[in-house]
Amino acid sequence: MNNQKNRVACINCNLRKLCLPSGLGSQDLAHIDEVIVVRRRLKRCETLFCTGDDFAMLYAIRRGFFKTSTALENGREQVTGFQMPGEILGLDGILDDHHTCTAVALQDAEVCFLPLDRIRALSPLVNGLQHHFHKIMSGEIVQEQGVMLMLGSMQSEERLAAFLVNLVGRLHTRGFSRTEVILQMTREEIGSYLGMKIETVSRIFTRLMEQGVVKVNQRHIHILDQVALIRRASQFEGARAS
Amino acid sequence: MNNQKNRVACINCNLRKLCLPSGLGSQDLAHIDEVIVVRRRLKRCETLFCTGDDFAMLYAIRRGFFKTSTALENGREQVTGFQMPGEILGLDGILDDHHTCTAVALQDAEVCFLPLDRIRALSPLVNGLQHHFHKIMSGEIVQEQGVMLMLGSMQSEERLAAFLVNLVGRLHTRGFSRTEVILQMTREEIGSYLGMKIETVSRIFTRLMEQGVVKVNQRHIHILDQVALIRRASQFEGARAS
DNA sequence: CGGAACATTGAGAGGGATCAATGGACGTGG
DNA sequence: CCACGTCCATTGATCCCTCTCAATGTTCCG
Repeated sequence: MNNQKNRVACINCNLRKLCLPSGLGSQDLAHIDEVIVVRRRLKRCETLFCTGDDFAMLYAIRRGFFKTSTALENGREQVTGFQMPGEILGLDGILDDHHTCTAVALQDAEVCFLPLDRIRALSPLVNGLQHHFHKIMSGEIVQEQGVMLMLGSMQSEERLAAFLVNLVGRLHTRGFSRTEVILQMTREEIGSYLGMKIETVSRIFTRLMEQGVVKVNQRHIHILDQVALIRRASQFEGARAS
Repeated sequence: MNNQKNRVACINCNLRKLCLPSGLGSQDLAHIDEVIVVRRRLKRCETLFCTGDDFAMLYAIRRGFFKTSTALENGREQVTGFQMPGEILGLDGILDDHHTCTAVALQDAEVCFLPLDRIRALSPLVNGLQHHFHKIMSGEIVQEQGVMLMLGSMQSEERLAAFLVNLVGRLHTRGFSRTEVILQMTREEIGSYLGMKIETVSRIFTRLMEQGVVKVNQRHIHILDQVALIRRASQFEGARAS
């Protein structure tokens, strides 16, 4: 059934430690390939799925950044997350077989299609697959709780700092620098995600730069003082010190 | 193994349509009972599990309200959710076998213990169990996305209205009034959940009362104008939990 | 070159936070 | 049954963080 041309087997994929096969033995790794039916390339700005779409399957990101967003009635959109290679998209659609958010590629991307029924069918056969799939969903829940925390109890500077810390952390797991990031999203998307306006995002980047914490050049962020950034991200200790 | 004294079989539980057994046939309903190892009663303010606790199992609420909260470094706490009978607690612990939040009973309560490995073991045997379990986790993700939306893009009045709409909606599903609520949480807990201060919560209750939308008497809320309330919460249609 | 998309910066306004005081509700003990 | 303390909620006055409105700057590209 492995019928795709441009296929790279999970076992040869450099993301296997982060993605669905995480934690599987090499024997099971061979089986897990059967979960993937197709791999698809997307151009920048292309939509993977849309709010309201029938839920067909899950998607593992193999290359490229994504954003998910939900549309508000008045036309505005709120970004609910940024996803990177190795992460799974579409978990929201399981609830009632319709997607509740829209996933858009922020750069040219490539995703593996993972029909949920195949994951289910393979679960009894592949040791640890079910467990790991549950972990992926649980991780999504925990991650979102972190965002709720951020939105509910932090000020703008802390949110942006926390956002950067989270971003470089995830990138570092994928072998990238801990101090250099090239943002794949606009200021507006960052603001939407963090619950603040684009002007505020911009001002806080400027402020962090003035304080020598980061160096900002358009989308290119250089973290000069990692400790200071983390301190700003972990709640206001002396924020209002009189 | 159904060894508890004060057991009510799932098949006789009035919450079965909302809880884990949702959607199962009567034949499978008998089996699902094997998932439950214990049922435990908790007093008001008692803790079910704590941030950092080893993840042991999931918990289905049979009676009573709960709140979940995460502690911030500086000692404050942020409420991440309010749970009612039929809902499942503990899904956050699956990720790395430790709970990331604390669950506390807001009133005298009763929970069914659901070891995850039993759910897994039963999954291949009980038709639809695995699917429904996935739906429960997906529902948690969708619910939290709704909260993110609320925190990120709504003002205080909208948030409180959305909170009330969500609450009465879930209560209505459980057979309660659509217009009368007795809040089980303090203004402070509401504020923590909605990302606002207790004074603001209070002021907005007053404002909604002045506008004739609700009648507020301590914890007792009477919704006078449901349409007006929903209109104030309009950006928050979704997130109607199970 | 000129337009579009994106980002920065400034001035002013407003929503919610903070600080502070008062008002109930409830339980305990005299 | 009342006095009293505690917990919780309400209300007012003031401050400040972030939004809004507006103008300018920068990059990219046809």
